[in-house]
Amino acid sequence: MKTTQFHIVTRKETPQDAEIISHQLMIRAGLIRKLGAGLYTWSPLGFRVLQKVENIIREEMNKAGALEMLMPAVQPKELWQETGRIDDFGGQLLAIHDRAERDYFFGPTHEEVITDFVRNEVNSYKQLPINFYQIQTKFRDEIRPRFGVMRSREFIMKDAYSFHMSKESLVETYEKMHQAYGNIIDRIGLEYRCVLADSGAIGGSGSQEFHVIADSGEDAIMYSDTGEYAANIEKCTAISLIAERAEAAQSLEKVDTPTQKTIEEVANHLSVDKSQTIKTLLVEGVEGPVALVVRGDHQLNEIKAGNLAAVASPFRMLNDDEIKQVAGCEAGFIGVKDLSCHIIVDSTVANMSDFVCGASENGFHLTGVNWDRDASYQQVEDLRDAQVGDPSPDGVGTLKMARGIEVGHIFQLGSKYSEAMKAVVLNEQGKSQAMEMGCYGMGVTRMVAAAIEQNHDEKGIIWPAGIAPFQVAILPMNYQKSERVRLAADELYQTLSDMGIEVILDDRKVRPGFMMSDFELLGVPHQVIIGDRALDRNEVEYRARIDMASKDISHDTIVNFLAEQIKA
RNA sequence: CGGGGUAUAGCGCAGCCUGGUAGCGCAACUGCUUUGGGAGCAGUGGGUCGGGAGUUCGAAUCUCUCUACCCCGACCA
Repeated sequence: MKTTQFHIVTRKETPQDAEIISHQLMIRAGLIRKLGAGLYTWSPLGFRVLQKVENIIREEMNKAGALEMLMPAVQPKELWQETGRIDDFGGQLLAIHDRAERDYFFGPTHEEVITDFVRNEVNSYKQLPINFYQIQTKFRDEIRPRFGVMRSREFIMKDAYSFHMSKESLVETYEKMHQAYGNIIDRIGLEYRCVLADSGAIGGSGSQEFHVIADSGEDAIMYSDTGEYAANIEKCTAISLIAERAEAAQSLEKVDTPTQKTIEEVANHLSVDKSQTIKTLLVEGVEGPVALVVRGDHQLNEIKAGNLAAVASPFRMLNDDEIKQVAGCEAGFIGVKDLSCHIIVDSTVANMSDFVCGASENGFHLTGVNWDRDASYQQVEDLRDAQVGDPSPDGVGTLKMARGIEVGHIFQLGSKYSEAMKAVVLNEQGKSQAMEMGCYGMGVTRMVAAAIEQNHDEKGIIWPAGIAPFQVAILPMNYQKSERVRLAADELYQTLSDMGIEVILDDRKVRPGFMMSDFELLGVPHQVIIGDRALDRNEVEYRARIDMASKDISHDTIVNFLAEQIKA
């Protein structure tokens, strides 16, 4: 490819509305352009990268035995009524209708469609197990799209769905997908971590996420410093930090805290550590309000809380009026003594003694509170976010934290969809049986952004070789005027092209500095600078984008040298 | 969805307060010079000032309204 026959439009200035580096660089390099909120056009240059990612995913999925297909992006509403997921997805569903006012959704995911396909196509255990996948455009009406294609509304996803006669068969395919996902991210060339995850609106029993490690990642992942354990903070088990409850040593006392509402203020005012306080949060329950209690210095984990049977879904905190009604005070003074609703305490809180809590009366707190003697609870659960320094839940090492970008998520769905949609097959005994199901998603467009988050420097993108839009850039100095340079550049271009190497020759009439800056921004891994100066010595200059170290290479051996570099 | 902000040339912005026929930088185009780190000079093209309504002799500017986009929040007890 020659630049004058391609489309390269770069910008020197960082776009104003781009916050994270991948978004900035994708705009500056001209990979994407914004059409509307959460909607992006992929330029020919960006699309080359996208296709590289797609093809790696396709190859590894095929290798793992999955079958590629294509489902419609637009789905009839009736399908979603069968599974009852319209509420789970809520506002994220883009509802559309046709001229006859029939209702549709633009597909955010395809469990319903594939299950409908399979219930009609698959009737016998002999056809199972089977694993289908597609690479397709999805739309999710995100509350707040941001960070360019990292969290856009329209995006490309690879989604796979497997069907089985047994749990064992499902686990087998799940493990295969687990392996395939690792292979894909390895081949793309990114550092990642696979972690335990909450299955959210997709549902099912077990799930794991694949996170590309990056400081800008939206997710916090917790992992053991010496062991194997790793989990999204949403899912990470937080164990009780107090092994056994100590005997009560203090007597119950009501103290003045006229303006102290937050844990910080109360702890300071009473000169106690925040870990000696508890906070009581009132949320909507299935039957009346529910109180959730965590230690003052801990964070309530809303995902864990929302998953509890007694807590309403979706998770919702009570508002000020409702709090007043239930606790008889403002939010800052809620306590557990004489609180007349279902009380669920975190496992650490259950073992606390002589603690501080609100007095359920504005302006007062209680000190020296002890369970059983002064107050009681109905249920003990893991309610809090795990913290850095907590013991790892598997008993090996302590927890550390990293930020991650979720690029993949795999689920063991079980029979949730097959039962809801009556996707059954006949087993060996001739009896009807609901299929076991797995599903496996991977964000294709997000992967490109994640790759840049992990591979860039102050000059621009540094593409991992596996997804670079071009492997080699030939940058001729004074291509227009120096015939010698032009011949050398054209010849090298032709030779590399004939070898099947993806090469771009910059034949624009631009000054050297402009050209070099452009290709540093674009991040082509191998760059060859051809100029009269070096040709005088029968040499050309080679630079690897990764470190920009420059090497003079004999003109006669440059082809072999490049072939070696690309192979390495 | 709640709060705040912005909307003027492809991009970034000024002009608006105090109404009078729209400007700067970058980018683009032409010519000359320059040619190993985002060149210089000269010239050129490009805008129904987000849409609609109103006030006025006259609206980018004042008023109303709609829309789009951005930011913050939706986690504190």
